[in-house]
Amino acid sequence: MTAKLKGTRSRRSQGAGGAPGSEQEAPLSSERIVATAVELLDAHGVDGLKMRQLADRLGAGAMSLYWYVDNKEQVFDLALDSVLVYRGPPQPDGSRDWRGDIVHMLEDWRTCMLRHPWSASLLPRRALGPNILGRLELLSKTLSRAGVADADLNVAIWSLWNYVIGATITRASFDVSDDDRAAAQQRLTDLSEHYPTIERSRLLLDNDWDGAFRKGLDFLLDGLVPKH
Amino acid sequence: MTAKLKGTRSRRSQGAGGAPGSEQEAPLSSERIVATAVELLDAHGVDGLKMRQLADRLGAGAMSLYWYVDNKEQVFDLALDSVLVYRGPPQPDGSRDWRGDIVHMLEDWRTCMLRHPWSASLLPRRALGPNILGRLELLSKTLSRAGVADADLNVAIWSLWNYVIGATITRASFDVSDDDRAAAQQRLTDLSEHYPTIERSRLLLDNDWDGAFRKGLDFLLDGLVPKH
DNA sequence: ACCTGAACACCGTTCAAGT
DNA sequence: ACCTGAACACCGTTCAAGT
Repeated sequence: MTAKLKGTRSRRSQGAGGAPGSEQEAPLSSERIVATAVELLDAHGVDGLKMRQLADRLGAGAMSLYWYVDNKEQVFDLALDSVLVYRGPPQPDGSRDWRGDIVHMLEDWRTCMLRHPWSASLLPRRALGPNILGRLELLSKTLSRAGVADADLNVAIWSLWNYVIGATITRASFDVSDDDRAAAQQRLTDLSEHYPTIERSRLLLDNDWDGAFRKGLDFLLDGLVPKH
Repeated sequence: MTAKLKGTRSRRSQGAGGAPGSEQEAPLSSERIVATAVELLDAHGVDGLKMRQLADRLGAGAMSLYWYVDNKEQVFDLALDSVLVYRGPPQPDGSRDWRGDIVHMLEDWRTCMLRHPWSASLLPRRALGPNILGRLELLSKTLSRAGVADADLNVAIWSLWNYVIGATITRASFDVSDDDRAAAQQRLTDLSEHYPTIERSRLLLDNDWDGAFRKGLDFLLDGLVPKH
């Protein structure tokens, strides 16, 4: 899972002292830039991506990237969409379980974004790339087959979008800092005379995010999709 | 509503050419800094807030702010919470209409954030301030009175949080750029063979955000809050 | 206690130049 | 066509110094 893909790239620089010319770095390309950007974003977050560092990691001069990319914003766009590929539901066309397909699509979407905690908060801010558009197209088609009227389709999609995005952004932010979360709950305890209810329920602590996500999603779908 | 509070601050600088000493600027204070930060954030967005410009607007030297504020992050925290004050439901204690109270609280919360489009996307990333905690406390208490069991309270709150945050962030982002949105839908039309369903329903255009928000919220509450 | 300018350490991007 | 270093225009923040 977390193993480095050492084998796939044939010749990495083997040390600092190799003879010049013997270090065969793969040539720069849009794909390599995006892949490395994702690595850096995973490691350091949105604010931690620096163009210079990105170029450095690619073994290139600081300004070489601008041949392949207009600016930093485009790096974000490409990295974001690259992370959102979807391979479709388990049984591409054979399934009659619309509800199951929809849940699968939305949970997969959420999982993708949680693997790259910077992605969820970026998604609403940027132009929609082909991968997320593909997801929306498939979601739309499936909702339609499930019996949602054309007039209700946009409402249904946006309700689900809102829920998934909100859940994932929140989950990702809270996940970043375990200590911060504990500190927040502690601060709450100190102020327990002001916030007795949420202090007592330990709102900021040990919450079952996955279960809560699934439960709220079920309620939404109950309302949005008519019973056959 | 949007009138400047001209009367409250007694002496503003009256022009550029006054004798030195005659221009009585209100003294620097945490409150003034936060209020001006909100103005700048409203005008230029999250990325548009610069410490120098903020100081400038306050008629202070660039570094004076740091006497009142640790760093820029704290400016964000204070500005964010300052925007989230809540005055409570229409009838503070007399109401028996739990459902109505909850809807009121959540719609007011959303409205507050939409008045300051930068706030929604900031909220999940920052520590929770007193005002948002107060809102959560009140929401929690009301849900509890409405019959939500203690064991289900956190799930209910987080489901609603997720939905409101997701809806508001999305709405705020799409609202920023009318042209971008049209351009996006146009791009979709160009690719209509790839995304026929969402192209046909004009997903990226003329959507009834307020109505969609309300409808999805109702479905969520139907599921979360037991009937009477 | 409160405020300041000069200076430092960045970071995205332009540009003119190299191969 | 592809890559580069020097340079510019920022921006947050430290610091030593002023009142």
